[in-house]
Amino acid sequence: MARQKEFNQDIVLGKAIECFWQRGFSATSMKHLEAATALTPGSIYNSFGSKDGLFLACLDHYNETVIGARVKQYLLPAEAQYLNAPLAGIEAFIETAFDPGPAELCLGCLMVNSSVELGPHEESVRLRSKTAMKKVVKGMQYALGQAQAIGQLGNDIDCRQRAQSLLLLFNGMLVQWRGSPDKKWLKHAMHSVKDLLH
Amino acid sequence: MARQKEFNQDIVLGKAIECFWQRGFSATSMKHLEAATALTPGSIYNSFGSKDGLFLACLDHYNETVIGARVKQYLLPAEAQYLNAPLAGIEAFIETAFDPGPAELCLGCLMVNSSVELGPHEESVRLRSKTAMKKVVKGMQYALGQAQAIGQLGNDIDCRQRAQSLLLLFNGMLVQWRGSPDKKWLKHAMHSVKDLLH
DNA sequence: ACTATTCTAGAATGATCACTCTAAAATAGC
DNA sequence: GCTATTTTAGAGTGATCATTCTAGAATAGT
Repeated sequence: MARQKEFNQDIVLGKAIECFWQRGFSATSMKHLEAATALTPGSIYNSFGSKDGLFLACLDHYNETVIGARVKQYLLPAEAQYLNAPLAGIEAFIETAFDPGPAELCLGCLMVNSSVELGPHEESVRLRSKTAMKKVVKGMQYALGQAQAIGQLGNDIDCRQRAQSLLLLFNGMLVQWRGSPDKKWLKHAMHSVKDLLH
Repeated sequence: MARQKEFNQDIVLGKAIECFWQRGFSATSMKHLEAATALTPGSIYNSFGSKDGLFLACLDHYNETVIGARVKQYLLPAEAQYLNAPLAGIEAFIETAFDPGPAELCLGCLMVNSSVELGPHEESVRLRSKTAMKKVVKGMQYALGQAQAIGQLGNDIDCRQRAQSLLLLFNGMLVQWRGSPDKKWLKHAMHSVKDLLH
């Protein structure tokens, strides 16, 4: 009915996610976001309403494109590579989270970082975090179930409980990584992960 | 040689810690800190140099009075209560971290929170976080060793490795808590902890 | 009591914050 | 091509940011 937007929303959200991911919500200014997205204030506020609105849109987009995609790739049956090796899929899901991002920064997980930064004060963030964590647990639970089905994991194990333990361990690793760029600890940590896959 | 300070530094640091603990570094303003400490800008800058300086002083104070004290209370041999039950000490060390703070806020651990918020950009924070984490691991390692000595833990277990796994799990729980005020998950999580104490 | 030094109170600083406003540019329906 | 509507560019908004400044109050050594 009128003029059309000049930018692609997904690309813009991707760029904004990079900003929030590196610096967190509070330390990211509108100037940063304008520079990263190459948008003017008017366009941002016209599309997202506020810095908060853009941030929540980022969390939703991250939840779909990063977390959702990774769960599908490594944990759910879509990927042929891990069809007969679901435990290897879980390992890969965790280990690949520790590839350094741009500028050699330890990004960790935007959802975890945001939950730590804003969780106690922002219901909206808590909600999205909970959704994301649930998705990961479900994925791991599924993979563990598959492992049981093909005899790679004992049938005495409670997959849901074990998946939750894995998530806690994984989140702990993400935290550890933000504070330790060197990955010497990662090898030991992956050993802890493997202990939970027997 | 001249006028003496009117405030007690430890009390002031305690109040400032509360601020940073609740809101994180970036979201805490000098106004917040002035109100909480009942100090004027001049006094704060005279004693701590900058907001950053005050923050680092808080991390050091927290490391001594909170983390150090808790390690000593629950993990090291000082406390008679856990002398013959080192594993119970580890459990208590972890479980008591999830008592809600003032205003029913999920505080978690200031060191973990700060590491997530600022770790990738602030060497000074990373350094202090690493020191604190090491202290906790050493404490847990000691308690695990004691458990082995009195036959409550198998001698085949690598205490250092196990302590690191416990720390990761613990950090994961602290993260989880910031995003979930309800503690239904805590019971399951403590179950995961106990799995690592056998 | 005097002096040198430090601390405190609180107003004032420029910078930056998230956000808004205005006018021009673009397009869909007529 | 005209009109109605939306998006864009970019200057401008008051508020708040961390920090500094200035003047006065307090105290230790002389």
